[in-house]
Amino acid sequence: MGARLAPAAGRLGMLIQRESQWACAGGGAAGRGARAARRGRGRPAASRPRGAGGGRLRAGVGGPASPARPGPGPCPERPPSPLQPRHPAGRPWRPSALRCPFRVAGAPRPVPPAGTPRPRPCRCPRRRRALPWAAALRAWSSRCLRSQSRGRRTWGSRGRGRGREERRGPRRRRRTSRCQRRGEPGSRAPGRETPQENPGWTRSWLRQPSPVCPPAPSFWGPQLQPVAQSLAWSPGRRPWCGHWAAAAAAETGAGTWPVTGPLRLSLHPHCPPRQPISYSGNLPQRRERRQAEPEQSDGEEDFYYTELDVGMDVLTDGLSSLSPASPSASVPPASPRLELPEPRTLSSLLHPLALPPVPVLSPVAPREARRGDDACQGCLAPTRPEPQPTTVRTCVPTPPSRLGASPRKPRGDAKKCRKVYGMDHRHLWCTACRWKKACQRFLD
DNA sequence: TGTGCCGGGGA
DNA sequence: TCCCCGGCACA
Repeated sequence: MGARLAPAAGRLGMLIQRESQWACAGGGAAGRGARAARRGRGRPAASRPRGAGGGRLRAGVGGPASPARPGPGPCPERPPSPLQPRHPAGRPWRPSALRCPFRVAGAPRPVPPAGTPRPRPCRCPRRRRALPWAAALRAWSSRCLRSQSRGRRTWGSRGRGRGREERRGPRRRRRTSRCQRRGEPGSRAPGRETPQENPGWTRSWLRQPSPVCPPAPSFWGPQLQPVAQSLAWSPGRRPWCGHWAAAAAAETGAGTWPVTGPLRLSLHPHCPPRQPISYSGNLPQRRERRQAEPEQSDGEEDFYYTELDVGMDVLTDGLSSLSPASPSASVPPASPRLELPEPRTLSSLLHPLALPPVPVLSPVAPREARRGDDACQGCLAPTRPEPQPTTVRTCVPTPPSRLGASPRKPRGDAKKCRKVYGMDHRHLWCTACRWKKACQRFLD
């Protein structure tokens, strides 16, 4: 299984790397092309403007090797990952062609000097957590590229196309070494001592696995399973990820956080990529500060948990007060869905919650009030009952069946600006209605 | 036939 | 980005 996965993973890493290079070169034109293709009625390809790098042949692909493109050569040594096949027992470890997708078959392999200790793979869950397997492959491919081309200096390479993975290179590498230094299970560097071997370690709760963690889902790779096991939450706390949460849950006996995807928590603003956990620092103070500070809602928190401040009876009362013919029924109420959002895909995570904002008609309309002809829109519109803002903050995932079924939205029952104001008062329409777009005032 | 709005295009 | 409009789907 692993032996079959490794070549595919290598090729995938190469594809990801190339794609990211191209995206940096001609992302704008490519995006326009993709949007046009999505519409299905775009201009013919011959008439589309050819952006910088979007349509032309990429330099370095098929042509002479450019300086930025790595040529064939020895790949730097890299510890084998559990995704890749292990070498036969008894043979000295040497870098394999499978480990570097840019290594040309037939090129001489770099032979480490005899007696070189084989580096142990770092299975630190903190390192693996921030990287799902595809991103890990990409990061590793870019690492392989950089270190192959120019060595360590290339971490700080300039360029507009530098991605986040590239910018975080040194930090991540440092974290790796920290993991090895700390002596976590599986990430222990040879010769390092374990906490059991050294009783001078005081923060043992950081390194112990959480006793309340559920078994990891089976579809997670062997590297990501410790990640799932380290996710925990407790009521009233932020479900920040990693060992903090696991340790906090272990201390408070709290429940487990339902894991829906590896990226979900790694994108949290308080995750280690932005706020590296330093086990030797003042972690208890940090935790206390987190407990002390109120649950400030910065918007991003909504993606991680649902906060309910009202009971179901209040909700049902509010819903029953809406008559079926009431125009306010056109405004989608914040449906009290208690279940967590569905497992997110990578693309949905990169574009979180692309839902249109629920329009709340207020006398201070954001933009319409500034316009002279629309100055009284906010005065006329409140003749309709305004949707009462509730404290229910939910994630309302779009039903996938509606997305894939028809490209056109089914027409809602709500009256639009045209019907409400008529053609005579077209200046009272919302902007979208005037432009023959989807009405932004009376949403379905 | 009226309406909603998608997609394209010009400024 | 703003603005307009052709044209399609739907009630």
